[in-house]
Amino acid sequence: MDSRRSSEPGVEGGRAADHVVAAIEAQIVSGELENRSPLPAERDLMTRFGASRTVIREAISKLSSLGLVETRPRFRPVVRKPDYATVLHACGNVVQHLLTDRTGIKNLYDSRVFIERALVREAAISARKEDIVDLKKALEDNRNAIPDSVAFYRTDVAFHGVLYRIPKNPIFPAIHEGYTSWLAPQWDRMLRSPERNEMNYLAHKSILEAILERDPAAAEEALTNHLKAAWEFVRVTFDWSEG
Amino acid sequence: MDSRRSSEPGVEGGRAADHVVAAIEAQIVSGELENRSPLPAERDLMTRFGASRTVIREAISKLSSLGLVETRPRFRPVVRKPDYATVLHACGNVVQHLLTDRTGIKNLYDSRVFIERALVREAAISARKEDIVDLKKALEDNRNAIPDSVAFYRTDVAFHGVLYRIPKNPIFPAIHEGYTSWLAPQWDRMLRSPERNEMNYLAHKSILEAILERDPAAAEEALTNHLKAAWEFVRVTFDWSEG
DNA sequence: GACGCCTTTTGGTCATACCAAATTAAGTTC
DNA sequence: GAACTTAATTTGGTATGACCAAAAGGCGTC
Repeated sequence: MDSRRSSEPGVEGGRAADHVVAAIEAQIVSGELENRSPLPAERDLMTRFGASRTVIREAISKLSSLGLVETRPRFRPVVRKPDYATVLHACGNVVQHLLTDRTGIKNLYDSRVFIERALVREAAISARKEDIVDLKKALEDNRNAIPDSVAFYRTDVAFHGVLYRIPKNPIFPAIHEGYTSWLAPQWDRMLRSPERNEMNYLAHKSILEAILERDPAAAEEALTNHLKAAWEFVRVTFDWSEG
Repeated sequence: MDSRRSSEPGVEGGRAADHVVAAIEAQIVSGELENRSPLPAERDLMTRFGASRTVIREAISKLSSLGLVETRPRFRPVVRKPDYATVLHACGNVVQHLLTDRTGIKNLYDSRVFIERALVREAAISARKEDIVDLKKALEDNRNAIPDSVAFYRTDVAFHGVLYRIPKNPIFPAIHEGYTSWLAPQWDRMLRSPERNEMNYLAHKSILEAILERDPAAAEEALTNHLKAAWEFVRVTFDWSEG
């Protein structure tokens, strides 16, 4: 194998690092490089692939942005088999640039409302016994945390999280993770109070009740009102004109 | 400015490239570096930031993975103000690793069904005159393309695309873009025929009819049947047992 | 103004070197 | 022998300088 760009015309555009990336990628998916284990040393990899350190480092950088390895400043990169959380995490860095203005935030929030409306419909139609148990449990935690705003926020997120788990599709919890982490910076600046907590608790309660009654339309409406009110609160807090 | 890692303890973890990334990032969002214009030459940036080429290149690599610049093998990086498409594109690289088995594909497809069910409901409830016009136009294109499978595929995607545009939220078209590009590899291996095209056309037609009648439930059902049938076709083609 | 040719610039890669932090080995203490 | 300290070594982060081939720019020709 020649380490330089291949002389074959047409094929191979001119990125030696890609070869290394592909090779390591393959070793990761094949399990040859175990999950959570450290990558070989850079100087090791150079001899293995017959490439310069420049190329090896670039490859590692790419693997990192692909979410296949986790790199900390002065530590060995750690193999990370990608999951849905990885995807959302990768998105997060880019998403941040779209949330600089209220429009971006509103769009993201609206999409969340859209998804959750569908989720509660789904819940009302096809929630299983275990799902109902989880929802009741989450609502109970919610109620108990009303006096403690920090704890309440956690249980609030958890309650919505249950909704995302009902379809038994790992993509949805990941989306929920995305929403909460991306919108967290905004939420952190909000005022919180036991009064508001109770209001949100009651909203959750009415959502659950509609689900228990197997009434999709009522559940959707309750959810919509809940999130509309939450947005209104955000809007007023930040003194945004409209939207 | 010292180009080496700062001696201040605590702050600054040890990444010179990050400083450069942040600076260029700021110049991009501020518009100082215009969209679609090329980045300064690497040797230029070295003098500007007092950093070595190693660092500059690493910074550019990071900017690329952040979607703020587009890099082609031997060309100057081009400034790219991030939009929703950028986000999905960034996700794409990671997503691919999750589609290696049928489970991953099924999860993604199911999430698409979930979203589109909600979209057609939305369409049935609140589609505007222009949306209706677009849908009719898309369906018409669809019909005309029945004999030509390649063209039909394009119009098929376009028809669904109209649904994603109805909420007037730029996030949804981006999601659609994601679905089509990520699932394209699977779709490309499917057999196509005027018969199947016509079947899909009729499915689209019944969806639109339900929307025209402002019947969310019927629209959702038509969409569900359409996508269920499509999946069934995929399943049989690849000879997958169940799911 | 369009096309072909030549020079310069510039991105991709390699080699080497240095430092400081991380890891490991060795030695010491309890 | 386990736990802790310390010295030796490995290893990631960065800098420099060099080379090549492909792009970009300049230039004269038609």
